[in-house]
Amino acid sequence: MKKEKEIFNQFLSRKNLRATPQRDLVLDVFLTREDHITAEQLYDVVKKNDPSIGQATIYRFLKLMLDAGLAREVDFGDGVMRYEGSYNHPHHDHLICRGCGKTIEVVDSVIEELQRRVAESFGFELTDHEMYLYGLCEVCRKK
Amino acid sequence: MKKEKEIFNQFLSRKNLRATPQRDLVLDVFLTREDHITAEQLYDVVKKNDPSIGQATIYRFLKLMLDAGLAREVDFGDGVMRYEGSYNHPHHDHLICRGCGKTIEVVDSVIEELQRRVAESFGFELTDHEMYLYGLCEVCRKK
DNA sequence: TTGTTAATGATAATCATTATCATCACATGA
DNA sequence: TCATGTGATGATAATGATTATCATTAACAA
Ligand SMILES: [Mn+2]
Ligand SMILES: [Mn+2]
Ligand SMILES: [Zn+2]
Ligand SMILES: [Zn+2]
Repeated sequence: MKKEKEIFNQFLSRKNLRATPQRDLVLDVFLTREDHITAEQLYDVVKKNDPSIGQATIYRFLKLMLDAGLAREVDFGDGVMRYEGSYNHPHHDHLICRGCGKTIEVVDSVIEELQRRVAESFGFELTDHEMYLYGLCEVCRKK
Repeated sequence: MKKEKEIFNQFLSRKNLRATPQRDLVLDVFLTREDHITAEQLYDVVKKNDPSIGQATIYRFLKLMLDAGLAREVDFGDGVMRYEGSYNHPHHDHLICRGCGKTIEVVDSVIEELQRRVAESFGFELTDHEMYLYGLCEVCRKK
């Protein structure tokens, strides 16, 4: 919590950008959320604390967070981008239930290594990847 | 080529839909394309043969192809959906160059098996997955 | 305090995709 | 043949997320 704010403010000053109460507030709200949040959802929560905030500010904030390396985008394929904090939250992939939408964060070091090898076998140097596993959770399977 | 048309027309009659010259034409064009094509690109090519065709027909056609199991969607994350034929073209994943956009179709049976296991370890039954490997190809690396 | 310049919020614009709707075409049956 | 029901088409409007624009406000360094 404290560390992210520090990093964000360092990022701002390094880029000659300014600390503003709006950015402070949005960051606070973002940090309380642990899940994968959309800009709209973030906007709705922030508005409760400051009804005068514009949603453009939310979108701009999220871009900054990506740039600062404090957030990453998650695309579940439903046409809306989601965001998750990346500080103290290393790379992982997602397992999503087609029934109820529940998501689980997963990581498999063997898969990660094989991905690198597959890429190399085609002369590629792997920079990143996206992997989404879709299925039915235990609950949804009982129907 | 011949088989896909047969399957598509069977699909149409089974669903009480009609065979039309537009659908014939669009299917012909789609089948000549081997890559991952966008609706817009497909529309542009089809227009050369029939300038009177509407792009809504293209979108509607692609939906039918998905429904018929003759095509699948590919999402490279650039905001545009792409389509590839799925007849005689089994599941695979994609390796994409961040430099030039070149795509390579890859499949690794060990990864596929591990994906299933990861899902199972969380009580999920895996139905499908998406995996996109991003990197730099040999050519783009030399810069 | 002031001057420079970034930030904000309202709003318009984008862009891919969908929905709407009047018209057309095709199959079927009187 | 003709009427008719219904799916298909193409033009166009609508949608929805995201981005751009712009006049105004506010940080912050000198
Ligand atoms: Mn996550
Ligand atoms: Mn492919
Ligand atoms: Zn579920
Ligand atoms: Zn390349």
